Amino acid sequence: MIKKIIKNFDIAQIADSGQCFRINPCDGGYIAIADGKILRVYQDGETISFDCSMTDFESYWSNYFDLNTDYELYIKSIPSDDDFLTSAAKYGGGIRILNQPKFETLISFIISQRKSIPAIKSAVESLCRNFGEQIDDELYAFPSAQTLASCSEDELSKCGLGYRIPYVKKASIASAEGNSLLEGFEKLTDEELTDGLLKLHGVGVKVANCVMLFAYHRIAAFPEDVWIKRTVDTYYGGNFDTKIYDGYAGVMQQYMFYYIRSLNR
DNA sequence: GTCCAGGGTAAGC
DNA sequence: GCTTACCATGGA
Repeated sequence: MIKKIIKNFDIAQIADSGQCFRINPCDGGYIAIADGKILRVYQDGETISFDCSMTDFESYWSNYFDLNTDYELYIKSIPSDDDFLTSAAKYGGGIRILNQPKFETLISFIISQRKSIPAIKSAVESLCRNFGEQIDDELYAFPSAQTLASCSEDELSKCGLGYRIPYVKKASIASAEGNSLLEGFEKLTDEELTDGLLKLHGVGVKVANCVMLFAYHRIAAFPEDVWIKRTVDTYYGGNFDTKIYDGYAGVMQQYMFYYIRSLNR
């Protein structure tokens, strides 16, 4: 067990932040699955316990949770006259922008369109159970691009994907071929990366921005879903100026998303 | 049963 | 370029 004192980190908020779909409560803590690795996380105030080897922590999970970034700097940059974001950052100040597996994130957000977060989780979990490698009792890795690319649409239909089945299949084939996305795209500019994602069938501006933000860590990306649009309409007169947060508006987007959903419960 | 969900595509202007 | 109908399904 690795113990760290970490400010601006709340595993419960992260698990419920809508950017990831495979971090869930588990006997007093949380269990995260990513890239075939399993991590149990326990939190007591600012003391976080990571149940994994030091090698996995340093080579994977530390980056996954973006632990080398000081989120207080982001929060401090919020203008004091912005009441909404000030409250939002206070409420969800433990959120971090994760570095998630690229293929998994791409497929998950292709699935996300017109689905609620619980429904997305169900579909993603179904994909893992049906086609992912079993890595522990009742725990499955997210399937590889090659595996999903080889699935028939009939096989995929078991997973509650609905009309998104061909989207998932085509994106998997494109990813498996390696001539597009994934690995290698990290040296591209934000605009080049967005263009590449938008070429995929079933990927529009919103999904592309989510993948940019939550997998490629392009934190300037500002995904606008129904909740963000609602927030901007209600609290910013229909126009939110992302230039105030030049280069990291995506962080603010997460505070906004997490907070506005809490207000509607 | 009804409503809505971290939207996108294709067709029509 | 910009609207609009339609998309399949699960969870609340």
